[in-house]
Amino acid sequence: MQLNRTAYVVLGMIRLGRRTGYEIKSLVDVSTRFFWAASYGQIYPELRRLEEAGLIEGEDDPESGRRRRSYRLTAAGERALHDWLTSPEPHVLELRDEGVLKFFFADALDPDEQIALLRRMRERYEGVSERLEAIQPGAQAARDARGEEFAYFTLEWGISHAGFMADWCSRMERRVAASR
Amino acid sequence: MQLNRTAYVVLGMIRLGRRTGYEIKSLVDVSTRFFWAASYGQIYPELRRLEEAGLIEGEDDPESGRRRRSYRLTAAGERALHDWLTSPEPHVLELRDEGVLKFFFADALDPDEQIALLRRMRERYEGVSERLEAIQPGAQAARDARGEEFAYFTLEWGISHAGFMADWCSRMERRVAASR
DNA sequence: TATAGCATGTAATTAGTTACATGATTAA
DNA sequence: TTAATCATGTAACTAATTACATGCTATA
Repeated sequence: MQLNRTAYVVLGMIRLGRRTGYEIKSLVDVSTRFFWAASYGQIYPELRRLEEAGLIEGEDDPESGRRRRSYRLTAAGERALHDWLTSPEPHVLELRDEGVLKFFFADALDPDEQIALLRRMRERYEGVSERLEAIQPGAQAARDARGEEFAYFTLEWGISHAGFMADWCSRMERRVAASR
Repeated sequence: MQLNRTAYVVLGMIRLGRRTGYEIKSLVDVSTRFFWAASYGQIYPELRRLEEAGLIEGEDDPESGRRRRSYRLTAAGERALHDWLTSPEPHVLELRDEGVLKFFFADALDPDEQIALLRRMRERYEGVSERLEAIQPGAQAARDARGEEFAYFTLEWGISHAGFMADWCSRMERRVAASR
């Protein structure tokens, strides 16, 4: 059975505990979104496909009257997730960074414009860093309460990665300014 | 006129000199590919659209008998490229890194599997680094000959970025191994 | 009572890849 | 002569986003 990557995001999120589509989307938006985004338009159809394939099992839990369907992993789903995590297949690795793309073509700009571009790139990454730092307390709590260590390590990675990019922009701003 | 990002890749490549679709694809594959990929299936239709929009102008140059059509920027094309490069619109910034995604869910793995995952991630980035270093001599020549300074800076960025990722994997491998 | 949030979903669109077809030229 | 490279292109498909529709519940 061929699964796309987003299917594994869904399986992974459900593995952490019974989840609704809405909850999966909320979790994605404060975690994997920074290295693997997913929208409602993918998640809900994916939940149906995964249930048909027997990898997850849904249950309607009214909870109060509001319509709500939450899912848990089946043994087959657990296996599929583990197989993917340990699979030796080369990892998908795609970066689409419009800032770097513009920078690549920045010979067409004059020095002031080049510096302005770098400043915008830097501010972009500083913004990412801030949003990640805002998430940190919650992630720390999840780590301590439910032992989600690697999710926390990944957040650390995100912060240092955004920091690396912002620093690189700073250094380049100074370099361009110096040679102006 | 709404242009997609790949249109700007095409415009930017043509700005560096008269180019065929084939040449654009070859250039993309050794440069922007690492932060903005593009396939034939995008490039050829895009060339036609850009010509219809009057941003580029194609000319058949038989050169020998082989069918061949090369393009140059029009004044409008030059302007469109410059407007995009200086536009204050927020940059598209998307990362899809299956290694980091797996790492995020790696609480489901045992320590040996976690370390194996990190090793695969590291080797992936080391491979990127090697490919970029192989490109360096050519990029250096282009910088010296045609003053493509920012293209060269971008290559430097790529190498240090891949280095950052590989180093992060190394550190994490040691950290996981230590706590095993 | 109104607004924010919970919750599910889809239709239309855009973006992008893959795989193929075609044929010429150049170098081994 | 054969394989690699130059060169153009498209059809089919997969992936993903955007924008919308629907309706409930809790809180200010």
